[in-house]
Amino acid sequence: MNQKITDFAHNHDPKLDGLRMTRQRREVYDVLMSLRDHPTASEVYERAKSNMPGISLATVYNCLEALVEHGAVRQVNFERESSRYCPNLTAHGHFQDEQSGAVIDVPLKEGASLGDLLDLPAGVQVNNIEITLTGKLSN
Amino acid sequence: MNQKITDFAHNHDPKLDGLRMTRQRREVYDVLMSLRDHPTASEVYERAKSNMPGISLATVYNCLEALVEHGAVRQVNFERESSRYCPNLTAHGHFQDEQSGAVIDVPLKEGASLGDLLDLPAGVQVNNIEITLTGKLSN
DNA sequence: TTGCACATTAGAATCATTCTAAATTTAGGC
DNA sequence: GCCTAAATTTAGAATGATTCTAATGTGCAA
Repeated sequence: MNQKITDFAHNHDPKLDGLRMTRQRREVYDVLMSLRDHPTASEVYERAKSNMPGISLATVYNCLEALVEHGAVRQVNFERESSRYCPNLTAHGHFQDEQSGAVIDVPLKEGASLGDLLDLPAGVQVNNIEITLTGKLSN
Repeated sequence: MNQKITDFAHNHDPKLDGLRMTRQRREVYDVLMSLRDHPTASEVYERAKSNMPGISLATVYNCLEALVEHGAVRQVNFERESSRYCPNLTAHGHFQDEQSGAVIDVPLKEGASLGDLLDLPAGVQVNNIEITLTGKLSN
């Protein structure tokens, strides 16, 4: 039951190059790419099951970890809530509405950089940055 | 076994005004103020026990929650690790060294503001901001 | 095509945190 | 200073997201 070449070509994404591909990893990635609403692992699991009923929650966790590790996807954490996953790889932060729990991307202003804002000690090598805001959306 | 007035006067901190005071809350607050190294709840618990052997872990969690809620202390989260607690109320981010796990404050540059950096939708009311960085300290 | 290193799976285990319900304590009013 | 209502503390159980385990299955380089 291998994927057809045409399917592979259709789904090919350079962000996945070098990552060992499995049906499950592709499915999880497709879920994230198609509805970009920062789902939790359980939500990804629910959506993935509709296309691939046999997939397990443990596998969804494994796939998400592999995708994050590979840099194809980002992990977003609010307080101690379930981690959420985001396929937007551009520099941006996240805002969560306290009422609904909904999460939206917050882009950085054109030309802005965190280096202009933070007073980092010399010699620090930064590998990851998270900017998370919470508050109210409407007013 | 009430606190003496002199003790209260000595420990008085305007950041605690309006918060119902208990021996346990004062002890937890003192722990955070004296060693400002971003301890977890369990680490606070261990330190608090040396002055107050009977204090329980649940109480430490309760006290930390009350102090955060009151705005006397901040909660800092890295990925899905245990929450850490920080008595520095000035605008700043946090950097965690991937090797040691140590956390340091990262001040904002003089005059800088997140509003200059983020492209927030109109009408958003921001109640909390977290800026967390991970990487390597030495080089 | 084959081999094997790596993935998937179900279910158990982990562990930070929260909950529960009873005992205690705080702080305000007298 | 004493009393009381309301809030807090406490030990231990419960929760829930995530990780682990060990057996089975699969991608892919040669």
